[in-house]
Amino acid sequence: MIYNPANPLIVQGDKTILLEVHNPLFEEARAILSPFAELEKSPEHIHTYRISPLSLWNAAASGLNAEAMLDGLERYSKFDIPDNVRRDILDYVARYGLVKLVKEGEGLLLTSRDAMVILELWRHKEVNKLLAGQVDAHTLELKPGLRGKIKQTLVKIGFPVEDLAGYVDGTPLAINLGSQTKSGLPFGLRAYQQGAVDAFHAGGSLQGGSGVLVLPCGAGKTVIGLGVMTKLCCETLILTTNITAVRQWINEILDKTGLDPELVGEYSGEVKQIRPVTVSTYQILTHRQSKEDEFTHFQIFDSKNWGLIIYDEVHLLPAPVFRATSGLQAKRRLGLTATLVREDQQEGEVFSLIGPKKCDVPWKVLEKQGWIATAECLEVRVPLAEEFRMEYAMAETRAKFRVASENPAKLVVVRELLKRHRDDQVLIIGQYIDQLVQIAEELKAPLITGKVNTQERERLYDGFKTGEIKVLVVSKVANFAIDLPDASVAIQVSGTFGSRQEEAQRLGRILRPKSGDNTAHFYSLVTKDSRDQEFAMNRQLFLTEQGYRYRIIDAHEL
DNA sequence: TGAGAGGGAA
DNA sequence: CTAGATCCCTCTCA
Repeated sequence: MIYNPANPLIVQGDKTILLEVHNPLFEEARAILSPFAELEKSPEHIHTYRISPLSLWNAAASGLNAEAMLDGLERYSKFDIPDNVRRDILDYVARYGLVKLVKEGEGLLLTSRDAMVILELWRHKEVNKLLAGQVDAHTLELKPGLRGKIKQTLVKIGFPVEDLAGYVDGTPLAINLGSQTKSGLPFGLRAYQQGAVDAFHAGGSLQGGSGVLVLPCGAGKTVIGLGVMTKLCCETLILTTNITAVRQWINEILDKTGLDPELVGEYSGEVKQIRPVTVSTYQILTHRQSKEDEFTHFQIFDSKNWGLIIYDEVHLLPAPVFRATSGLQAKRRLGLTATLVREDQQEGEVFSLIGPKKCDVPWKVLEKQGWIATAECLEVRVPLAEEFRMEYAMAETRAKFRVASENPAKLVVVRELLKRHRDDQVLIIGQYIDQLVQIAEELKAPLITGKVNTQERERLYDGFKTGEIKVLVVSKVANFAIDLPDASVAIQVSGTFGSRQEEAQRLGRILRPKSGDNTAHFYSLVTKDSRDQEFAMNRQLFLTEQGYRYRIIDAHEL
């Protein structure tokens, strides 16, 4: 039995992994662990990671092998790795690609080198329904039109199939990335952007062609999308979450490729153009007259011979679009996201229908290269004012969160922080309108909520950009508005229950590189010893996994 | 023809 | 898990 007390990891038989935060080897071990395990809990001293089938398959798909994972664990582990964990890692990783989907003539075949697996699939009730027959000991024939369905079903029962059935090329379209933008600025893909484009195509025409690229906020996901388009040179459909994003994609396309504006269209509630490159929203796709009706706009998928479909913010993809995508497995598909959400059915769906994760650029890597600012994260614990103690104690569990979130004592802390950052551009971000109205009034700062119209928003954004406005209070609009100007300081006064994505996005707001010491400040104000505090921990999980450390201090220490 | 309000949806 | 924001459609008014 091995015992290396200096090492930071303990691998447990239940597939959780404990990591000592204060160990000198913490950073190294974290970097080894995070590509194939996910952070489950992150209290101050010991972080808990978990290995799941999907986390292993995604890691395997992005090129990591089981030996490398086990080597990493052994190198940093205090004790031997339990046999069952070792076996599980080997077994699960080996399952990726154990079953392959290939094309033969017009038909699709499932093949495996392991005849037992083929037998198991043939006998499996749900899988069998999708099969036309058994060809030989290593091959099953699929019924037509079920390429998406079979992949979904197989992931659910633990066989993440490798899809080598190939793609249609779509109608060709000449797309080039110029060496400068329309406005004359020099332009080229950064090394990691080129790396992401290459990762998507890796393996050639069969293996490359579908999958998800995970990159931090501000890494230039649009540009990577353009890089993939340039390589494939075909008519492309781009799906995004909102109209602002639609317009931004169109602007970027026109700015950086040689495409004629006549060839680029918007398909939204306002404008219905279908052109060789079409940018649309998820929402118009999922729109229907009534619940019983068909989806009104699904014809967009068939209205052109698309060679590539890009799914922006793929973690937000709605269920009906999955269903449509299930039928589009012969099209190349690119998913883009900053935070691939884990451990719900949806991630399995993304995996099987869009494709496995092809690359994952850690936030800290971009920070080291200077593409994003260094962030100082501070969680400030604010005591609940005496007069609200009773209200909190009496409130139901659900209401408790709101009482704690809206703690008026947070305002005092905000004032203190503003004093510290009087020369900086500061965003104050919160979730409850009442609270934000109050803060904005007290600070005599402008407030942007969903009710504020576009013109007024633009006016305020402009004022903030020029520095006329130093402090801007924003509601959840900040989660969606990609045109929000960048700041160097963000103060979060309240946030959605445990939303890891939201926290990441809010931090992303202030990560554009800064002049000077290139440091941004993120403050999360949390009511001490309350539900607010519990949820804050949850919200921080993703960023902690990315290597961000929140310093925790009490309000009076400021 | 276009802007703006209101309702429904996920 | 609520509260909040968004988008799309339809209707009305000029």
